[in-house]
Amino acid sequence: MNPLYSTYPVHIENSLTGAKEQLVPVSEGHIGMYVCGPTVYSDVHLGNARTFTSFDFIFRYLSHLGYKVRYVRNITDAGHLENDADEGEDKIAKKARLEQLEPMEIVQRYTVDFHKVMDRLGALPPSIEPTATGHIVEQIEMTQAIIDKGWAYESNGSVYFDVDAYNRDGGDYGVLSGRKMDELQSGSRALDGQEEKRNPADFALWKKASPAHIMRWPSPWSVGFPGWHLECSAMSTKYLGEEFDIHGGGMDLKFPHHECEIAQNTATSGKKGAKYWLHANMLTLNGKRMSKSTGNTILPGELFSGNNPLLAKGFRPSVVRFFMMQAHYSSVLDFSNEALLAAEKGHDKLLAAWSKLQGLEASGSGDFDLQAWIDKCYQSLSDNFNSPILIAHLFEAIKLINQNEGSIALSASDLVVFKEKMNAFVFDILGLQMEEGGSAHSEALDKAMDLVIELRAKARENKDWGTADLIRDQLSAAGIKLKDGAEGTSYEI
RNA sequence: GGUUCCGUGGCCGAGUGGCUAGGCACUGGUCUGCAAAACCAGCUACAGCGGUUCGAGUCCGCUCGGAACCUCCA
Repeated sequence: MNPLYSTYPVHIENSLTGAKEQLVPVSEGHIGMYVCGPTVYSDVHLGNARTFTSFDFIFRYLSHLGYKVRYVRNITDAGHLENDADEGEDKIAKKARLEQLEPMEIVQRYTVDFHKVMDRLGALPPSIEPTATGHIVEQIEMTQAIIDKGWAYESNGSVYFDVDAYNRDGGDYGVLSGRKMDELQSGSRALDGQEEKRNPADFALWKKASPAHIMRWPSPWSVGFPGWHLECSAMSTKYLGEEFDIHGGGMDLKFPHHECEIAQNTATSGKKGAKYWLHANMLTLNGKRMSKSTGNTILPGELFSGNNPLLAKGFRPSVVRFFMMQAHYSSVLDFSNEALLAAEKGHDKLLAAWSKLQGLEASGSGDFDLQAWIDKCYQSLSDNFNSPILIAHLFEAIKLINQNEGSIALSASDLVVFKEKMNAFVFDILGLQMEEGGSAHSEALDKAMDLVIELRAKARENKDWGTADLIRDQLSAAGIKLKDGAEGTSYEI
């Protein structure tokens, strides 16, 4: 049997070319994907979570298609400098100083937090999650290699990438972001430390540590620390090779981070790293991007608990994920309480239908064209990972599920396939989850509920509406919804 | 100022020139003791102004409004 990826070839919008292209892996049947991970110096906010959720969805889909995916997502644990000056402070080091902790305690705390949040959001762990501090040697080697090519220079113990020299020799710094060198220079600010650079557009590969800088390593040039952009080049090369398939990250990393990565990769190997560059768009709050530095943020924990003035109530992680999946990864998504409430209803409707489906019997064939529906679902996903379109198709299927009580207008063999595909789309690919902590109703609860439902049915028979409504209302207050159907009453938590 | 992008019905949000995206909300109906759920039906938009085309939400130009990036940030 052909793998699914050959039946439904994937097309992706490549930021590098600005075009939608068919995904043709470097190595048939395998995908190498690198995603720029978080800098672990504070709680991951919802905007961060959106990016990683988007790429988790892409990872899940590619895996589902039958690709063997190696998904590398780094942890940046050598904080970037807060500004370009020599006195600039490393974010992690700063936090460590403020909280009187070791930098690695900061890193550990927020790495754990990040993993917890992503786990609750249903994100699978990446195949490899390398850290910047674990790859100092590789970064030093890469820096040396670029110096050897003549596209980097040492200045006062620091090493800078020489953008002019690189471009003079045929480099194309600016390909990704469409920036022109003269514009970059004119727009650049005058900063302390700039005098070390030959050109304001040059960026650091290695920085000499100031006496106050805690995180430091020896190198051929100085005791210092690697530059802002080098870790991703070094680690993606190490684990995925000089040329791999997909490189992802947030839109805000496009320039300068990814631009610099491409330059570093090209300078080292002659290759740009990834063939396809994907950028997940921002999650905005009140029309502005979420940002740690401006404080315009909502933390995932607050969203789950409802403990934030902007929220009327808490939302389950799976609802939050559904909310994100209803928008395309490449579009800006604006966060609001109302949008979450709407998503919650849709999410619950979808999962309720899935639950109902489990108990349905095939009642022969109807006019639902199952294969056509399956094709549409895959085609939407293979068309640049269009989750909103997939969800639209899923709601068509919900109508089919809810059309009848107890049975569904599909043949027995189609029903098996339909269940399998619904399962794949809803859980394996979109990554939604049934209630946290014991999804299935326990047998004991089922029996107890059967009893309660029977008692209420008796009361209703006797037209004892007071008792019947008391049962319904009390259960509802306890979070259990009764649904009276033509063929009896069912319940939902 | 430069680069990139967006502006879709009450709200969210897809739409890669040619038939109804979808969700939420709302209205009417079916069902129900009442309700909820579900189903059926209705609500049919593309910021404005020009242009290209047999035909434009979709292409081009201008205007207005908004966002991201140009400085660490997903």
